[in-house]
Formats: sequence, C-alpha cells, structure tokens
Amino acid sequence: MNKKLTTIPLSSPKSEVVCNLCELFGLCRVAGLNSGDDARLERIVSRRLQIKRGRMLFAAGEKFKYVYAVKSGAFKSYLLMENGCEQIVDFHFPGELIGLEGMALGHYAYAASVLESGSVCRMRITELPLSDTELMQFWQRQAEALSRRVHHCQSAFLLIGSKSVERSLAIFLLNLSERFVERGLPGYRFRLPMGREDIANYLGVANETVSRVLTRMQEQGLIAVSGRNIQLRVPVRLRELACCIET
Amino acid sequence: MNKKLTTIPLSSPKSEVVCNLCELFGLCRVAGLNSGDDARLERIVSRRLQIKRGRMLFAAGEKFKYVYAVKSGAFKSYLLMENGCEQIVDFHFPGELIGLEGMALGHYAYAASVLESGSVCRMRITELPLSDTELMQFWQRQAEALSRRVHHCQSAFLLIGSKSVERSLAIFLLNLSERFVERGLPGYRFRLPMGREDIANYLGVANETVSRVLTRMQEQGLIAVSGRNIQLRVPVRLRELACCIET
DNA sequence: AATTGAATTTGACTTAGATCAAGGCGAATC
DNA sequence: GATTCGCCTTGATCTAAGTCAAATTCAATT
Repeated sequence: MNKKLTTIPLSSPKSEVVCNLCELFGLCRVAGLNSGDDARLERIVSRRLQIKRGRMLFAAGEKFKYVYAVKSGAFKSYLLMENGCEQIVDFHFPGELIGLEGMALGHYAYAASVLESGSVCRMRITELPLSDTELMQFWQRQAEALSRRVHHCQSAFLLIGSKSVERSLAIFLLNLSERFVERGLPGYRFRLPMGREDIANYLGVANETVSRVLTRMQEQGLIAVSGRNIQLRVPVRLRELACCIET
Repeated sequence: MNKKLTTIPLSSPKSEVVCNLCELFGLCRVAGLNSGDDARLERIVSRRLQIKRGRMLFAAGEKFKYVYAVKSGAFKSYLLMENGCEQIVDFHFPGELIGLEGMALGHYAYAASVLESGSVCRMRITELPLSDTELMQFWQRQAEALSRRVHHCQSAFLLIGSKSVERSLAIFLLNLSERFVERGLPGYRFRLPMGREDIANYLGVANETVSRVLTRMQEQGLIAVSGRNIQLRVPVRLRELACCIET
C-alpha cells in the first residue's frame, strides 16, 4: 500500500550546512574570522567532530565548557525529572546551536544527546583572548542568539498548549520544514530524525496517538508517511490546520 | 464554609520590590549606579510609572523601545494568533523584566499587558552613551538574564507537557510561590493576580477544569482557596504531586 | 538470508477533561 | 442597599486521547 518514500537523512554528507548558514558563524567571525586570523579561530573552534547516535553531549547541571553547532545529524535537549522520566525541550538540526544558555550561567541548563549521528563544531569560549570591543560584539551576538531562542521557545507554547493533537502535529511538522528550508535543506520531503516516542514526549501526548494521527493525516491525503520518511503533500491545508481555520 | 482568606494583592505599596532584588538592577548598575552618576541613571531609567490594569505595555512586533521592570502589580505576555485567540506565554511579577528579548531583535517578540495595576521602571536602552567596557558588561548581563529566561521558559514544558492537570496546577502554584519568595513576598499565602481564564489559557486547559481541580485540591486539604486568595497548606505534598511521586 | 529485538501500527476499552448550560457569588456602580 | 455585570463554581453529557495488549514492520547483526 505504501509506495516507498525515500528521503535523505540529515546525517548525509550532502546536507552538511555551510558556515555562513550556521548560527555559530556570527560568533566565529568575532573570534577570528573577520580579523583573518585563522590560527586563532582554529584554537577556539574544533570543527566537524563526528558524533555517534546515542552519545551525550553534556548532562544537565554540568559545568559549561563548549557551545556546540550542529553541522549534520540531529540532536535533542531534555530535562530529567526526579522520578527519572525525561521531558524533551527542543530538537536541534544543522546550523543550530546547543548549550548556548550555559555560557552566561556557568553550567548547562539541560542535557543534550544525539538522535542521528552527525558532526558538530564546538567552541571553547571560556578561554577567548579578546579585546573589550571584540568581547562587546561577542556578548551582543550572544544576546541576539539567546533572544531568538527565547522566541522559539515561547512559540512552542502554541504547539503544546493547543487543544487537538492534530493541530500540534501540524505545527510541529511545519516547524521542522521551515527549519530545514532555512538551512538549505528540502522542506517538503524529509526524514524525521526522531522516533514517535520522542515526538510524543515533546508534544506531551502518547506515542500511540502520534501514530494514529499521522496515519489519519495520511488517509486525508495531507501527508505521506512511511516509517520516518515523510512528505508534506498539501502544506497549505496543514497551515490551515495549524491556525485552527475551519474548512 | 470558607473561612475568609485575606491576602495582600501584589499591587499593594507594601509589596514593591527594592532595587537590589530587581532583575534590572544589574543593568542599572552598569548604566550609572556603580559610577555614582545618578544624573545619568535618571536620564535612562524612568522609575515607578503607575500603570492601570488592562493597559498594554506594547504589542507583538512593535519596534523595541524600553525594557520594563515590574516594581509592583502583575503582568502577562502573550502571543496573538491569526484566528484571534491568544496564548499566554508568561506572567511577570515584581522584580522581573518584560520585553528583554526585544532589545537584540529590534522588536518585541510578544505583546504584554497589565493584569493587576502597579508600577514599573523602564529603561531607554537604545540611547545609552556607554564606553566599550561598559557595553561589554551590559551585553553580558543581558545574556545572563536571557539565559535565565530560556531556562525558565523550558521549565514551563514540564508544566504544560505533564499528563494530569492536577500536576500542572501544582507546579504552577509552587512556581508562583517561589517567584514571590525570591522577591521577598510571602510564599504560602498570596493573591492570584490572574483569573481562572488566564491560568487555564497558560496551562492549555479549560477554565472549568482549573476551577474543579482547585476545589478538589481544597477538599484534599492541600490548599485553601477563596476566589483569588490562596494558601498552600501542605507544600510538601504539593511538591510530591509536582514530581509525580506516588503516595 | 535468517534472526533477533526494537519501533511502529492497530484494536478494544477506559477515562480525564472538554463542552454546554445553569446557578451562585462578589465587587463595582448607581 | 439594591442592581448589575463579570467571574467563578457546579452538574450532566460527550469525545478525544490514554492505556493495555497484540500484531506487524523495520533495522541491525550475525
């Protein structure tokens, strides 16, 4: 029944983001790129570290060391509760930063681990030998990145707070799509980097429900799913769903 | 049946936070307080503007002008969707900042309005005449405040993502309590600055449900409610509820 | 290619919470 | 003090989503 959907996983070398589409780029520039001092940059930024799926980048509360930028692959950040169960707070795709909040606070606010093997750049910020002017620029960029992050995080309220799972899922898929497009990846046909369980956890619903809603959406012709491969067939209708506009 | 609970509203003059418990204080210091240059500070910070309930501080997308710090009263920030309905993303109490994200972005990321009349300080940051060193400190403080904000925002995931409304509400109440205590206000007996509707909106449930769960909690002796006045009678049990520990 | 184990789908059943609709209470206004 | 309006509570009913369990598919490994 399902015609096989084949989409390229995010960890494919093809989909590695170029530096100027990476959120870290602004910081890299301050740290050496714009002065043309490549040697200095190299000392600070370790580029393209390969990381295997399942590995942990850092734990919640751990002393801050690096800011990570995703080059390829996919990552999640999450909070662990006293009772052992985890709450995913965000997913991270190529071009996006992980652990940023740790810098100003001195420790990581959440744990982060790898969903789909890939590569990261990481920046050892603490030992930056910078001038006051550079530092000023640096913290300003930092503030910008953090502001975007707050905004993103608040938008997630719409997603979780929404009445129907159908709606949450529509918003979720469109959001993934947008983020992929922003970094130059295909937006209407991609591979979900996370399992149903993780989607369910993030949206605050049961994984069976995610399954059911996905198949329902497929029956309605909105999307095509085959395992983790997904295609948004009628993005317009999805967008309507996301905004609760009646048909 | 209900013995009258009387609690002081947040807008009471008694509960106005002192400067050194205010999140803006770090920024104020950079902007003049630490140099002892009071005149300069006065030019930048307008102190204690009275604001009436229902008024709007700013709209979403509006050009950034001020960072606000709550002195007394209560505020909410929210996103408006295409279909007209709003999603509250945060409440703001004495000592807390509003609109911070706008600075780096150039425009406000959400709308903010007044729940309970009170007063604010506001800071006209854009025209700060500061040295590079001061600016560096300034943006660094900014980054710290924003990092805390991201953290706070992500913690809210636990609140909304949680299975039962009972749990969400427990977390919500404890969170309010903590925030009040941090600013030197009583933590176990306070007045809810927002209506049931707003709580429900924030938690992503129906207002009737908030009502029901509150009365249920009262029946169990966990809390005492009378209108907007509330008393946390067995904080320990509430905390257990919040962490899903079985009794 | 066969085996194993995990992830996903599907089904049957149960339940928490939404919705609709009255009724009660309290604070502001006259 | 009576009146009004908006907020809050309570009840009855309904439905979306949770839970438990079995079946199926997928992917990793030998």
